[in-house]
Amino acid sequence: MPAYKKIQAAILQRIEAGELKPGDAIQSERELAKIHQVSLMTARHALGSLERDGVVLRRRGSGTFVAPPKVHFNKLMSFTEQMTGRSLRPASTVLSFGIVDEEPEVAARLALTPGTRLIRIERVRQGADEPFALETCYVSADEFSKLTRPALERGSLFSILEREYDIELSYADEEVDATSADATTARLLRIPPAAPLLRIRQVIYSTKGRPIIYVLGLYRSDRHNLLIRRFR
Amino acid sequence: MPAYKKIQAAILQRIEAGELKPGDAIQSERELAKIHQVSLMTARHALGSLERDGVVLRRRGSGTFVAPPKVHFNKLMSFTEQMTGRSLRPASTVLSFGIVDEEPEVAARLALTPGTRLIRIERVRQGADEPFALETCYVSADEFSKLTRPALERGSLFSILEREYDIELSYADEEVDATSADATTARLLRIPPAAPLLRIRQVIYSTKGRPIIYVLGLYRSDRHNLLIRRFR
DNA sequence: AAGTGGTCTAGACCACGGC
DNA sequence: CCGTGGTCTAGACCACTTC
Repeated sequence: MPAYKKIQAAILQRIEAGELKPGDAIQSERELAKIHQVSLMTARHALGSLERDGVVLRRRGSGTFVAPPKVHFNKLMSFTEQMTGRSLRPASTVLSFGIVDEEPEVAARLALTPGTRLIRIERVRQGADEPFALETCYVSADEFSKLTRPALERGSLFSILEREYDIELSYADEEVDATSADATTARLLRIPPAAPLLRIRQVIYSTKGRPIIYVLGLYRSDRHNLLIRRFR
Repeated sequence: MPAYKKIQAAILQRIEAGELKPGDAIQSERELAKIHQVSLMTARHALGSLERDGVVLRRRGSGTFVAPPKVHFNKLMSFTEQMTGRSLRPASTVLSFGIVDEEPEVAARLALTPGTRLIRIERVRQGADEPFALETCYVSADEFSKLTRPALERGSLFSILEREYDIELSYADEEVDATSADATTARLLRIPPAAPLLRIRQVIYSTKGRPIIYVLGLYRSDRHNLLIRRFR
């Protein structure tokens, strides 16, 4: 492990342990260099990328300080993670699980040739026993042949892909708009027909930048809202 | 201007001039150091922050390359900028312009004391002569006393704040959900009553991290969708 | 004045990619 | 193999903040 990463790890550990709280001063660059027996440039590099990750704030002439607690904006999280983060017990019901080969638009979004066989999964997502969303997701059937309905009912899709296929998911591009519930959706989500829904079409990419999952989600707008941070 | 910024500027200029296209190789770190008469570390610093800004991709053993064209994900843009980016002629109609002092929730979002006087502006936003959205925005009345209705009808709020008050807007936190149009909104946006709308509540911050503007926007979902990128 | 972060030098060795 | 980016050294001066 490079020296600068060791320095970062040491600082992160002190923050996680609660030894350093937001606003507290970190050791100066020169102190860090001395303590870790590295040159000033290396200590600076360590702080530089901690700063870019939002862990730390540097003020010239004054020092380096622990940044305010991270707000989880623009974070890609599985449904399970979202729910547990809000301390709601997550649950899912698989409505359907099957293979389709006539979804050229979805295939295109996954950068696959039009006729490719896809696994199509329809789920109702629940939190605290209330339905939150209706999600339809697609992955390549040939690539993820080990993905079965029982496996999905046990664990989350994210974790299956990460564990069984060694695919690290990295980011998602989302298209968000509003729509209103049709009769079936309304019944499944236990809302009045034509109630407003947040519609999110999501392409989830691996660390290599390859599209892996396509998700169409319909979210009850009385139970869900997006938090986004945009930059100028 | 620091040497590393000069190097960045030189590279950015070559990209903007079309001399370097996405995927093209940039000069190597050693070449840049020689050309600009700086040490290797300085050339590396220049490329390092260009990479973090997504301008450039570095591949060890291979070289540094112009990144694919920036997708405008998670970009804070004024309505005018959004429309011109889609080559639609932007227009706005100011429906109301006045001072309110009984909006404690809005004041709170702007980190002002509850009774603070606020300028409240209601506008219909149009693109290509079609109504797109209904926006209500709030700014501190005491701080932005030069903000008048005629000024707003001439230029955008963003540009007034940036030019007249030297405030650089930096980022926005948004809360997005779906709702349906009430009778007035439907009439103003020329959509059927109860049609689905995208509701965006936005707090826009200055570079100093101070909240400046609060905006409540109702967007026709048939004309507008959000593009978001989320990271794991 | 002392200490901090910001920039910079002129070298070095390593790990990786493509030929 | 050679060239690339990735890490690192042991110093230096500057601009800024704090006291």
